[in-house]
Amino acid sequence: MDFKRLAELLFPDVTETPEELENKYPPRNLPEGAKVTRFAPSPTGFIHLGGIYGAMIDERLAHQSGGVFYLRIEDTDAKREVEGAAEQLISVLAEYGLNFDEGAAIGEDGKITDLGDYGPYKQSQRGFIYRVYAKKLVEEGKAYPVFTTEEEFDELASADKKAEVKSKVWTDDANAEQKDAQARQREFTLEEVQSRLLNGDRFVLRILSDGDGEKKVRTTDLVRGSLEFPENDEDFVLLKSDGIPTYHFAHAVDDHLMGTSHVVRGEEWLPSLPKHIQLFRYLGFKPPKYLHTAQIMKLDENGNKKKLSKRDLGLDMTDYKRNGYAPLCVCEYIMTLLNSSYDEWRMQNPEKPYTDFPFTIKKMSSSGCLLDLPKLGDVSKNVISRWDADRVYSELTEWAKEYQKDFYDVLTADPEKAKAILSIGRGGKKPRKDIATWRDVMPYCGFFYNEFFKIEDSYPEEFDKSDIRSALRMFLDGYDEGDDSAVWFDKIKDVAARLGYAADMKEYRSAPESFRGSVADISMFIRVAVTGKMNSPDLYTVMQILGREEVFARINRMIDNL
RNA sequence: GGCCCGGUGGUCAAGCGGCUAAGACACCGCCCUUUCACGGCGGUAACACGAGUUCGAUUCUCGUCCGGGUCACCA
Repeated sequence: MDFKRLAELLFPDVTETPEELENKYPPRNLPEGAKVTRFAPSPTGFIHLGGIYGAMIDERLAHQSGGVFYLRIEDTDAKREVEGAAEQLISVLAEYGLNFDEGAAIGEDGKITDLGDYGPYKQSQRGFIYRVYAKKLVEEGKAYPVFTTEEEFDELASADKKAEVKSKVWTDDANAEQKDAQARQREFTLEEVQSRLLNGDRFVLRILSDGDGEKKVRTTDLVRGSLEFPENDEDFVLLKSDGIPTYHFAHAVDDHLMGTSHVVRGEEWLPSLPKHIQLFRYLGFKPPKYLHTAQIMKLDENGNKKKLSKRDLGLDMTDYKRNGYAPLCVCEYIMTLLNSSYDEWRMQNPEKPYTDFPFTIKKMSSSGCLLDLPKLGDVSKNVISRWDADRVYSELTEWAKEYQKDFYDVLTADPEKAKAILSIGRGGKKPRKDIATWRDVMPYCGFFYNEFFKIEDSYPEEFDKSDIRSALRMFLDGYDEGDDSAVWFDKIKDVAARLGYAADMKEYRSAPESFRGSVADISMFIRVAVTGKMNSPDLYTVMQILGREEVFARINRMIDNL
């Protein structure tokens, strides 16, 4: 077979050479040890937790080593592409503080543009590059075309195809048949190619595999160590019949030309590693270092771990946004998954940004982990407890504006009041940790606003209504907004004593039967009247923020309704 | 079914031939406390199973079992 001629027949338009391309995209001039990583999503839907997880590894690896972190859009599947998904992807990544040094970016006009010298960064725009290498492989007898008629193509492209593949029954016969088909496809003449081309038939370009399925290849994965696979003996597709490359081919060409040093991807790619090893060898490229990360799973109804799927809450990042999780909280949670020593570091370095944490590949786990929402909540509470009221206010209102408009309105009507509320128990060595998500804020402190105030808890039945009424009246009689908290509480103790309730808790505990109750009960009477709840933040502060008038109004209303 | 990856408490996980098998989350109890939250102290709870190597295996090897992934002109 005259491969040179075959290549000319297949790619008559390709005049550029691999050498010219290599010159156009020279190796990066980076200091020793600097890592080049990329986040390479396909714009087929919304970004999910696993995507953020992977992108964070990429980002840390690159920026911790003084390297480059870039974004490449893998839009090689026109059928599955979702309009606007790429733009969405970029803006979500930005929300999560994942900043790219180069790659696809949103331009002035709101459309995707390229930033950097190794573009285009959208694979759909790199056709001319892939074809150069495709032609080279054909010339060297390492790839060959397989033609299909229009009808066959339509069938292959049909919606049923995927379902058919999924339900495929894997028998020895089926496997043998596949091998036969491959052997037949390898047999063709130049004349056949010529006439097919003339006929306008389409072809896919397949690799001519030299692999032996009986032999093994060894390779190393940075998180899994030494790995062994059977050699690839499958003539997998390089170029689809629309001329667009498959993931495998694009991966090899792009990551080589763009100088990627470390490829981070999910472990679902592990089985195709032999293909990639072979392809890099065919192309004469030095393969990158690989990190195949464990999947984030969830528990299904049978108690088995399952890969997070599209429908699950906790996958789509818009779920997190809607439920009021701050991006930084999610990032810190992911850090705890990435390196379990993160928790400890965080406790010792409460003020530092998480990017100061010395992240290492070595400490990454190779087994899949379960998404643990309570843990996410705990991490979030800690993160937010470290913020000042201004920051809490601005992030909270930004969220509420979109998802809790009625709350947003009252919050922003009086920012100073809102910040005073959010300041309660904030700062100091032992800050309150009530807020895990922005959705938690309204139930926690909505009672400050008449729009949301209602009596949620009723008084326990063991207390006489007349006691409650008396206590409330006596409290109001003595109430002076100018009192400091000590004086304020002394007055409550006084009310307690006058009603036969213990003013001193120790005294009460030693002889509860000799009192009608305690000052704690009196406080509760007032608390329920003022906040509508048995539990609330510090009552004195609550009253200071509410103001004398409102305190009187609420307590009087309670007295009337008892 | 073939191939591959994984398997330490409910969860995330330290461990890398000898330990009373860390820690964090969750849960429970106590303390602090006018409630809640915070904080402090304590507790329940784990090396999937079976062989082998070894003086000694959570750790190394093999097998079994279980879980996951993958076998497209999808990534």
